[in-house]
Amino acid sequence: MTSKRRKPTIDMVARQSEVSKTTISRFLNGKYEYMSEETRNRIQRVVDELNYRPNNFARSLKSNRSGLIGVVVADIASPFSSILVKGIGDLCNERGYQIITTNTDEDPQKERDYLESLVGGEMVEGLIVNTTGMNDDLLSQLGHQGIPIILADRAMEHLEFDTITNDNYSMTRNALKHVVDSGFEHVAFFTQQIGRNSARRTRFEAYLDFFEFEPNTAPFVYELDTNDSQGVRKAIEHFRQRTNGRPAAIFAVNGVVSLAVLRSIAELGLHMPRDIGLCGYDDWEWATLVPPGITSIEQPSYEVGVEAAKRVIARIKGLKAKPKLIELPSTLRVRGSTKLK
Amino acid sequence: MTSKRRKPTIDMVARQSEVSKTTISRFLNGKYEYMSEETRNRIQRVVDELNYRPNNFARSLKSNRSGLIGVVVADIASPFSSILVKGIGDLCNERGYQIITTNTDEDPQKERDYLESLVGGEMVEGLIVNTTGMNDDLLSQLGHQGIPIILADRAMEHLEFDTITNDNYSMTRNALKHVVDSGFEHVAFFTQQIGRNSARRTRFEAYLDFFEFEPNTAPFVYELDTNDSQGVRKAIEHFRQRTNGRPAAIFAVNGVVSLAVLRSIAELGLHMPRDIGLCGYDDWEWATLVPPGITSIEQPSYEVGVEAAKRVIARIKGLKAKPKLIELPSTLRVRGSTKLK
DNA sequence: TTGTAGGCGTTATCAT
DNA sequence: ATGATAACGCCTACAA
Repeated sequence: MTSKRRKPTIDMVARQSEVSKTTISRFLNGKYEYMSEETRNRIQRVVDELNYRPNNFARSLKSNRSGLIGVVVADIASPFSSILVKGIGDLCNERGYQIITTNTDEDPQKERDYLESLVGGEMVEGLIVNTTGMNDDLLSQLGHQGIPIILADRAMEHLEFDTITNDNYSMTRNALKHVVDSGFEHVAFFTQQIGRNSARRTRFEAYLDFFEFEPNTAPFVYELDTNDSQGVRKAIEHFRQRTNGRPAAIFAVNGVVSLAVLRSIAELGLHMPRDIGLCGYDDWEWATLVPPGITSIEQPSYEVGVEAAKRVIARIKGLKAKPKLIELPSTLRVRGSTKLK
Repeated sequence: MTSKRRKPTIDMVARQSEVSKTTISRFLNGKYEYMSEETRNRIQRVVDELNYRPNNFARSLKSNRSGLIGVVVADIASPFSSILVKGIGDLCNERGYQIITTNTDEDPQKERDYLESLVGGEMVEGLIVNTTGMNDDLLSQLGHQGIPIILADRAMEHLEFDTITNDNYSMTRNALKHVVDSGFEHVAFFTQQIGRNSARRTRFEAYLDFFEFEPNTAPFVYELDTNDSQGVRKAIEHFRQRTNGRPAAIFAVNGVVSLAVLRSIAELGLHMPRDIGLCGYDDWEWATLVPPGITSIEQPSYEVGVEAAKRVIARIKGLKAKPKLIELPSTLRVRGSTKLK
């Protein structure tokens, strides 16, 4: 099996075709105007015969272009990220780039390691990062070294790179308005640790602003560990007690939280929307199947990926422009969980 | 911004440290026994100062090792694949490899293109493929060229490469046994086009064998287009008519089909398990939330990824062994949709 | 302990 | 229309 014949090189092709490697190189790069019809055919034949493919590393070494784009996501297993990656991949491939995907698991240290290893050795020509938010300095530094960087979904503290997100602020307000208009008198904000995650921060701000709460005196903010189901249940019960039978709804900051809340609601045997309303980020294919249907916000993750990829390629090709924030519109899907009647 | 200073090379480091590139190279590869404490420190200082990183392409060119593993999946956006990729990524990174992920969208042509472009230019050292099943020849050929290939989840017609899947055959039988034991008298097999997809084929075989049906006379096999919701509804109604009020259940070949069936069941206003039972592949985090809970089979996708990665790295490192089929155990999660009481 | 020189496979410059 | 040759940045005999 596995024939150990070394891969053919441009030299072998040259020898077999009885021309110099220069000519082969020209052939490979489509510069046919520099050779006779006959030579061209002969080379073609030899190339096919040997099944020759130019070595990318030699090419990259020479040209300083790898055709590789680095993608750093926080959690590839989440629907949001995997669709994001799909969008990135589709566009990149269309444009002749391949992507190297790395997964940080929301761990800033891993993020640092990947960033450094990706750009370190000239490996990638550009970077699309869904950052933990804890490495602004490093990103900044890499940016200064000249590598194009695009932020996907999550922004940095300062707008230093092109950033593709969705309309977190306005859509959160829209959703809250919808909930209030539906008759809910109290709305809690359920979130994972906010930290430096820009999406969560923005949504939280929108929540505070909408209800005109002061940052630290907002009554119904629950920052929880979604793996601690008991904690989630307690939070829900606490919220319900405090609202004292008045119509109350939960706004979930993202899909992970929504799911945890849903699970706890089921465990507590509560009825939506009568006992508790629910609305929040991340729409799923099954959102209609869980009674009474879950009102949720659908993010344009595929499009975010596509835009990010377009932008990074534009930068690679030399686009000079001030860093820009691009907000793609998301969609509110109203379903039973917020229909109070 | 973007300082255009060229990246430092080993030469510059050598000059600044006032030693030869050889010594620098030794330093970079940790061969400290060949230099004095002092030289070593001096070099370290210069490296830090220049923020020097060796160029991977030059290294790869020289060593013929890229540290890259190609991953070809059929649908990165599906939970199954994204978790698979996560498993692959985690293991590869632990072992110092990066992965290039490509997404075929179940398109054999794209699959061919990616395979060729990945191995073509020496780009990757090994390949993990979740194949459409339509490119056995090409895979075979690439294998003969000497590149390690591992198949993840889906096998080829002949066992030519290490293949990591799960126990499709036995688990399908288990699940069917469970359904029958629960009192369902008829079980239909709902599937997407089977084609050359080995997972689907195996599950189908298990179904036929279990009920001792002849391939073409099995009464309740529905091969459908899951995007055609009307088609799915019709299939369900057809099945129910034919079973004439006797307890009947659907076995769904994968998560996409399960979801389509669930949606149709809801649209038809059927009650599970009374009007129809459901059981099938792919367990989700939300399977308990859709009443009465969906009985399903949880595949070890993360582990499949990890095993595939281990294996491909072992092959890269020179492991010679007959191709092996590794079946990882999956788990049947029994819930309300098959509890006839 | 350190250095010299040649080569990995391509491409680009300058000849012919 | 075609070739010789020198890079690209790194590694590794072989020397010293």
